[in-house]
Amino acid sequence: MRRLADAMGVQAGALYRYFATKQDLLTAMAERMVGSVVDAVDAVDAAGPTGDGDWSARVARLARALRTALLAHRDGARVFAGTHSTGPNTLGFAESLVGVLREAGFGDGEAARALYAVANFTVGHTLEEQAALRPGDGGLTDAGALYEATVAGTYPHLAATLPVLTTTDFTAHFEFGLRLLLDGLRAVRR
Amino acid sequence: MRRLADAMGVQAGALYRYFATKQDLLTAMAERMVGSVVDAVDAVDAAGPTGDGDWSARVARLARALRTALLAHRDGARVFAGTHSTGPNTLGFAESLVGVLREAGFGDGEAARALYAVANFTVGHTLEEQAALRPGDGGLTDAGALYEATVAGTYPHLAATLPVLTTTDFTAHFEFGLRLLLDGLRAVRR
DNA sequence: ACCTGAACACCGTTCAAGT
DNA sequence: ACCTGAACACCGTTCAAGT
Repeated sequence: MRRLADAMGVQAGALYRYFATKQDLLTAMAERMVGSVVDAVDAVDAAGPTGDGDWSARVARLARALRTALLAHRDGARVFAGTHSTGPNTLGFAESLVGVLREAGFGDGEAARALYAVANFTVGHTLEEQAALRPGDGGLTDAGALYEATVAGTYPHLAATLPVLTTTDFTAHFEFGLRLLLDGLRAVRR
Repeated sequence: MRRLADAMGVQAGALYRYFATKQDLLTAMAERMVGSVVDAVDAVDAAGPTGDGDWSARVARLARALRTALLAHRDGARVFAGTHSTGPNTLGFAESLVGVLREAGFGDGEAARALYAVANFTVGHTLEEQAALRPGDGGLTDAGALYEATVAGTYPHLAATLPVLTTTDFTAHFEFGLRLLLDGLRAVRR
């Protein structure tokens, strides 16, 4: 709060004329972060000349746009996960994703739960991705620590998959998980 | 740190004889939290008299055990997501999940990425679940705020799915997402 | 070897007082 | 109406000094 106030040439206490708490400020930041998501996806949906109208392609675009929006800001995923905006951008994202699925023939329960599954996976993934990119903390993907623990302990399966586990290609990891969810939705659809 | 030290009848500074930073303490807590996961699942795997040896059932048990372990502690998901233990419990969980999939015929890349997908979804879901259960913060599932925003704005799809969106049956939400991932893995397997 | 006491440089938040 | 100045009750962390 003091740092933000400094950047605005003001005292920290002055911020409390606009936001009741730091949490409220963070919620407003989260709402702003996802502002680009729905608009960007709608534009592609409207302009798509090929088979881009497919429900699974639309859901994929929404998920990718959410990840991209979070990645565009330092600690974006952590801010988003730690707040719960009910503003038009956040609700608009939910409305779009649920809408795509309902119009594709999914039931209300399936559409609502698919929203949660896709959103929670996307946020969980991006949380991990941004943590791994932070200096001095690489998570499970910290090749050094994982490698040592792997050769020291007895983890044959981790040893065999080390190259993939320590890859920094987070886009590939994200796309794999997203594909699992979409293939799963296709199976649910009967 | 001061509160923990108080509970131990000691000064806060004394804790730094055992952990270099608060982060290290939290990492040790996360490692301890998941201690029960692998053992519990292994016991079921060994004792299962029916078709419980199925790879998808084993992965499901691992994911459920992780969620249960996180739910058993206040802010369990947040602590787990905010740290990156390379201790035997955390690596043992990864080893088990990757092992089940590799032995079921999945490739190294698929197994490693499936681990990330399942773990990130589980942590993302439980983060949301524990946030919703905290007082004064219900997230998207806060029926009141969501209801008002829904009738005020123009969100027909959210309005139609409100009953499901505001359900407090988080187990059902979790199971749905988990099923999507497992069905997706079945599809990947060719 | 382990802990105390005390400090350092911070936090989020409040509120009388100014203009 | 909006901001300052100053405080309150905290933080994580360090470190000489004790035993």
